[in-house]
Amino acid sequence: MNKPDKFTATEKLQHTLEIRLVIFTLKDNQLGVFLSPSTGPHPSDVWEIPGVPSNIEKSLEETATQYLTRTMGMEEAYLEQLYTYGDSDRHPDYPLVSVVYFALIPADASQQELRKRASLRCFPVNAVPGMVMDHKLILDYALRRLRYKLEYSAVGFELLPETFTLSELQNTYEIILGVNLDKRNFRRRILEAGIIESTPHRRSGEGRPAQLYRYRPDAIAEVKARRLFP
Amino acid sequence: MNKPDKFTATEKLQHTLEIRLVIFTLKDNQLGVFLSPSTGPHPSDVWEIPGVPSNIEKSLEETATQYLTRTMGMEEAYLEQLYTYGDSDRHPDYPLVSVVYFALIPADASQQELRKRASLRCFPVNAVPGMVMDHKLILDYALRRLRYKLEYSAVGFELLPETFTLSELQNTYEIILGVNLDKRNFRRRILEAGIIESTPHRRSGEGRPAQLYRYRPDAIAEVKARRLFP
DNA sequence: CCAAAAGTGTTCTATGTACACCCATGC
DNA sequence: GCATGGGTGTACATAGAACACTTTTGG
Repeated sequence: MNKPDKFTATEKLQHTLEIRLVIFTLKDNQLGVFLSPSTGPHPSDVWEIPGVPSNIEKSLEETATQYLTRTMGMEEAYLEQLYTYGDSDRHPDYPLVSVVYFALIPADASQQELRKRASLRCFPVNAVPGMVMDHKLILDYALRRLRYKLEYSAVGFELLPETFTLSELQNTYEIILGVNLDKRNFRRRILEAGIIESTPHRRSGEGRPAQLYRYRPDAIAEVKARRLFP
Repeated sequence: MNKPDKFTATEKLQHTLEIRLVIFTLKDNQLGVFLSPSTGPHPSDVWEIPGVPSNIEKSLEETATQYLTRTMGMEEAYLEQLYTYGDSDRHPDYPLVSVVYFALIPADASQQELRKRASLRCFPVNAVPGMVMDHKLILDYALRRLRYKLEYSAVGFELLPETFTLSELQNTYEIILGVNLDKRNFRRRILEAGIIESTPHRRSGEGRPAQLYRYRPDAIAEVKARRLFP
């Protein structure tokens, strides 16, 4: 992505336009983000938020979706536009506009071979390596938005497999928000919000088996203007 | 803005990039939005959200700010990025990416001559004329965001002159939100939020003179995650 | 029978909502 | 002195927060 010669082909008549994706997932009971090694002339351990040049044949969102499919094998992941970065001094060599999306990938769903081919690596969000340009700021902003979004809407289950236990869901919220939530209050509110429903199955393991839940496809995507957590 | 020949100069190697501004103001006790007549080959009474091509010398936000200064005479108006529209079928002739901002202009502040030069006209938001492409959808979204933002943060006074009475501020909220608010509750909450402070001046008119307030420049811009209204 | 995780209600506190009258000024 | 908008407090309802024990399974 940092190849000036490729991107300045238009002789600086216009901004260079690219799409970047902040891809979050759960990894080892932590919130993780996928990064790709920087291709520019940097000291070795510099990473960047993965992305692609804009494709004139496709809409911005199509390009983002297809990138997700190609690198994660996801057909239907949560995807939302984050912000468009267009400061003139972002890139040292040419004016660069980055339309940034953020995506949520279920915990078990990222397909190893695809990720490897795109040389993406998953880092815990509170232990990311050095990053190019303003990418650390972009990541920080994406995190804020994810946390904010989690409080007011109900995107938590987008990071979980199709069915999940309430404890797993609560864990997800706790990991992202970085706080402990009360079990009884959590259950009551998430159930009253009506966005998940129980399935006939249960999960066995250590301790008492847990009821499995799934997202209600008919539920409204955004719980309107009402804070869920904390 | 709808001159294909001008925008396809790069021979379709890239998307065409433009900045649009949804400029809100108060007019005749209604929420108004500035529109410009469509320059394209349309039947006469079609309008559009005003904008400019991206300028490679400037950041996106600089371009937006300068457009505001040029057309409204505003040095410091509220400006916020709304969304970046990049569907492939937006424009019939070429792929067009619009980075859209929304702006709030104080009631008395728009300078007639400048507006006229840019041929901008102010329409009440619930009586806008026909608009090109997806501009009506963009406007609707901007309105939703403005209302949402008003509930959780405190941008209301951006639509008022530097000093204002509490009744004027309440009026502004009622106009935008489209609901009536309780006077006592409104006053209590807006004052407890600590975003405005009284000035030594009062305004005379019909009835008892009213205390004038102003925005506290040192107040945090966003009242964090706490709903103010309704 | 013990360890480990699932599941379940009630009390208290804070926040939001509804509501009606007196005050200061200009004419 | 009266019309006009400015200004003020309290009681009630609702939502959120804090809190501990019983249940079901596997080993």
